[in-house]
Amino acid sequence: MDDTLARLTRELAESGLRPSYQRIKVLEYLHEKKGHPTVDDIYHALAVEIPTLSRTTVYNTLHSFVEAGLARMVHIDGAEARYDVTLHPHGHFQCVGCGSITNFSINIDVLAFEGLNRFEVREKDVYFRGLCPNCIGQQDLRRE
Amino acid sequence: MDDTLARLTRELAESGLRPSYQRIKVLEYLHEKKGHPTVDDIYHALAVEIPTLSRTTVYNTLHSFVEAGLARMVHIDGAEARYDVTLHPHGHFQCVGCGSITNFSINIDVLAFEGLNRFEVREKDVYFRGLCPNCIGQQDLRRE
DNA sequence: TATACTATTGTAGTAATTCCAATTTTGAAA
DNA sequence: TTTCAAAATTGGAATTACTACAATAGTATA
Repeated sequence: MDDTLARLTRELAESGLRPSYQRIKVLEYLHEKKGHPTVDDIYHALAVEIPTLSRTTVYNTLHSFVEAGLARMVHIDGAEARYDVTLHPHGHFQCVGCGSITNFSINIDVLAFEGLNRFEVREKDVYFRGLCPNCIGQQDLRRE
Repeated sequence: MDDTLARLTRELAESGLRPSYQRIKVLEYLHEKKGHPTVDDIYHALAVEIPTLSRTTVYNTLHSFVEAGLARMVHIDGAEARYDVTLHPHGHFQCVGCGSITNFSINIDVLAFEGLNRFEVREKDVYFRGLCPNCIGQQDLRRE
């Protein structure tokens, strides 16, 4: 998978970021794990390969990614921030049972809104909350 | 305004919450300040009237309100949680310049979404980010 | 190779929130 | 009204995500 390395390196360079080993690994992890990893997820996963890795580096790296438009920060609850490299517009669903986050397809741009005259809207986020199929199943079992 | 007191007391009772002095005051504050106060805002405002007030009580109270459906928690950024008693559906806009939060009118329920088959959606939140008119003005001034 | 810039690291600090045990208040029963 | 158990409040300690900062290491260019 030298292919991947080349692609990630190019992705960083095109965003004006030096392709350091740490940045490549963080970006690779974000692309592989399509989930919505937290800083801790990333840190623990990469610390195996990069024993000297510092948490601060993960924070710094993710901040650069967000600033460069390579990733988005997801604040769906009051807990840790999560990071997402899926850049086409989509919504986030969080299960109140297990906490898992699922992307879904929604086109927020077609929706009319009022009360923001003379405001400049730059980003739009849609967050849903509820129960995932798995947790609905758990609930049904408990009821019997 | 004994009227108000009676109304707040009833509101709490109907939600199954004992109308303690602290709870009435917190609920009153949330209704008066239509903004999106933080725990600290509420604590400092009420500590004048209730010198013994504890921060923990404000936290506990707000949690009960959210659980009872009297208020909603707003996590528009990674900073402090904010609380909102405007219960009809609406979106939240946060200015990246000054941090202020503005409600706006949007009907998220008419919007189609895909990828959540067999999920049970209970809550929908819409968060926008950008610049408020005031901060757009500031920016123009700086440019001259 | 020298130099200047940039990235990484680790520690210490901050701030929001939760935990928990003691105290106070409340509502209902005697 | 008095009594008593349950619920609410309090304050201090603990937790945790995140930031600040200074020292070190790495990298590109002349």
